[in-house]
Amino acid sequence: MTSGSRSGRVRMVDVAQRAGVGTITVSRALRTPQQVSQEVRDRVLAAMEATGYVPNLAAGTLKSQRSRVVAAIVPTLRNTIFAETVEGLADGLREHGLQLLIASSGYSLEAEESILLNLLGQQPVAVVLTGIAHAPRVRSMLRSRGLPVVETWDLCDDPIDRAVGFSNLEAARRMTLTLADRGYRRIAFAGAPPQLEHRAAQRLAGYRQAMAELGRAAQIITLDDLGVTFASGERAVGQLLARKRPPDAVFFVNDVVAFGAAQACLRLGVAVPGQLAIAGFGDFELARASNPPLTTVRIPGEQIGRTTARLIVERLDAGDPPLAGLERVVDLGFEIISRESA
Amino acid sequence: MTSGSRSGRVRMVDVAQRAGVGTITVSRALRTPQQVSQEVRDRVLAAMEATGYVPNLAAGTLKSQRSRVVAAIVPTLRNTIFAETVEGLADGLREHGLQLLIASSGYSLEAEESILLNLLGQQPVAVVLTGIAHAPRVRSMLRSRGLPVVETWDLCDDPIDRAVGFSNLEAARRMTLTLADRGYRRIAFAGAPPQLEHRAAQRLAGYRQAMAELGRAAQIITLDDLGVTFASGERAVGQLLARKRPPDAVFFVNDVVAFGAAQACLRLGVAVPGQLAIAGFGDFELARASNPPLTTVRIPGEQIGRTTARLIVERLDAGDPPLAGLERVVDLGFEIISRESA
DNA sequence: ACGACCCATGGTATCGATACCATGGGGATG
DNA sequence: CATCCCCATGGTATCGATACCATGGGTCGT
Repeated sequence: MTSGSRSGRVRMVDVAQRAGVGTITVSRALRTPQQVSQEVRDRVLAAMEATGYVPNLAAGTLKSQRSRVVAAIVPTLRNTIFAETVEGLADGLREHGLQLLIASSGYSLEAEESILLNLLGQQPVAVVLTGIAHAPRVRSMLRSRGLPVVETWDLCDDPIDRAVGFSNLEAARRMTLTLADRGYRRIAFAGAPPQLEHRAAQRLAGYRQAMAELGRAAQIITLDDLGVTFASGERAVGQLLARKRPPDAVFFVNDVVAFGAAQACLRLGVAVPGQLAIAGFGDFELARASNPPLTTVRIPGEQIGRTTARLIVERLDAGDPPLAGLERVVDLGFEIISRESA
Repeated sequence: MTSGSRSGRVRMVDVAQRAGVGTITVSRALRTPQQVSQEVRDRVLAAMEATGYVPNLAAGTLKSQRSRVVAAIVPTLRNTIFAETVEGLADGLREHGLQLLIASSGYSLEAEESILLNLLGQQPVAVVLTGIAHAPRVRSMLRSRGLPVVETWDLCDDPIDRAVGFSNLEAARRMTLTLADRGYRRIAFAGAPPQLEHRAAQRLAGYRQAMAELGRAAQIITLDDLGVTFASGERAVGQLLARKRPPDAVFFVNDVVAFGAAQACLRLGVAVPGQLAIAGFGDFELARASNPPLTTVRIPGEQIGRTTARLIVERLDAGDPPLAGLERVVDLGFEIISRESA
């Protein structure tokens, strides 16, 4: 059991001695197996097995200036949709031996910046951010490092490096127009205060733009928090119905709130969509389970993660191919899902 | 050429030169500020600021044999409840400058083992696992390393190191007894095939135990998947009602399935709890939003995360205090939440 | 059959922060 | 006023894997 190491920790030298080879050969057996003959490789693997060797990646990272870690910052994991993206990302990365170092910013840009500073210390090979709104120094810091960076969930003309997502604005615009097509006259939008989250603000902007195109007056309900709870949907319905001239359709900033609103309508005996049509955003599983099922916008949460992983892996494999402007942005699109609620 | 950045990367020496101090002082200004005089510390911080210095943690980890990373493995992040634990954990750790390296195993013990091997390479200061069922080598590998390990979500008499959670068995037992107290005669349990997940299996066992205590026959419905979808709840209701002598209460393995079942009842015109009482497990936000709201078991998801973080931090601060058997297990308990569905 | 080339493998310096030990100066104490 | 102690700070070796370069044996080409 106890071979070689006085400190109890097994090092590469210990494995090398046991296999009767040099340390570099052990290293190669792990990192570039095709450079090592079958026979020696087997012997090395057997020695690793026997000693219970676990490579010290800190040492490898230090020397090679290349870790096996990707850093990601999300606003929160509590929101299923980000969790899906993260899972997709983690899966895609793991297939290539990369690991995910994750942190959540709680929707705060300052937090994002300070977290990023900490994460960068781990020498990640790539950084994944959520959204395209960042503290001013984040952009310059990442650009000057020359790291692969992927901004997710939102598109913009000039990403830090690359962006994967869809247009929140366009999606909201299309949903609004779709509601208008269906004959709803007074279409309201319910969302959180727009300064709180860029993506939510984009949705509001899309709604506004559509209403302007239609030549109608926008009608906006501001939720009292980030709008990710059922309760705020319920309160929104209360506010709506108290108005002198209530809307005949409401487009909610996400499915969770929309679901809460639909449940409230059910309890209050408000006919959906008869008296009040409801549309959501996200196509969470909730949307299908709602009563009535929600008309909503399907967004490619997991695919954003997988695509991000693919971009990173390609980029690492290929060295650093410089890309022209538009190639740097991947638009995964969205889909309007029509169900009974609107 | 000796000064500044030939490679573009700022190192500790660069900061030290600029501040007119030795490298070790820069190191101390970061890690143990109380060892550095106010004046020098300010000068060092200013130099770090001016140069945009980001410490290379790989180097620090290598030399000090102590990283700032905690590795965690969860079955999935898609399940809100694990996501909450992870958030609680990440928050608690960040307050102490620790970061979370996360991976999901997809409920597979073999995957857990191989992922753990990769994670250990990053020299984490602690490891967090979900559950107490692990591949055989996981236990020995972690024990021999002498790392702080916290197993979450489940308790056992002899954890690898420490365990934080509650008794799934006891919680399910109590819920079953509660249903019996309320006068339900034929109480069924609906869950995934028990071999798929240990925690689910524990809940089933708790149900069985309660039924045995009551001298009643267990009635079990096996869901066709892991039971985390609305659809499987719907199917379960279908199966139940097709029985010759259907139960008057069903205890679902989690709130998501229970919610799906409640929605199905609503559509089918089955009175809840009149014709069929429904109980869930988890007290997700869904439970409150359900129609009718679900009677369920509240489990301390986020608190598990925060407590785990606290244990790890204490452990690291205190060196390695050896603990007696029972102290190693933290039971955070659970709570039966009575709502209208049962 | 001979030389060139390539593949497998090894020796050694090195990545950058920190532990260990040493040193000088200022304040406290008798 | 002198001695001792402690606090702030610096020099240097070191953590363990990998890059760079070197070497020897085998294969292929002509």
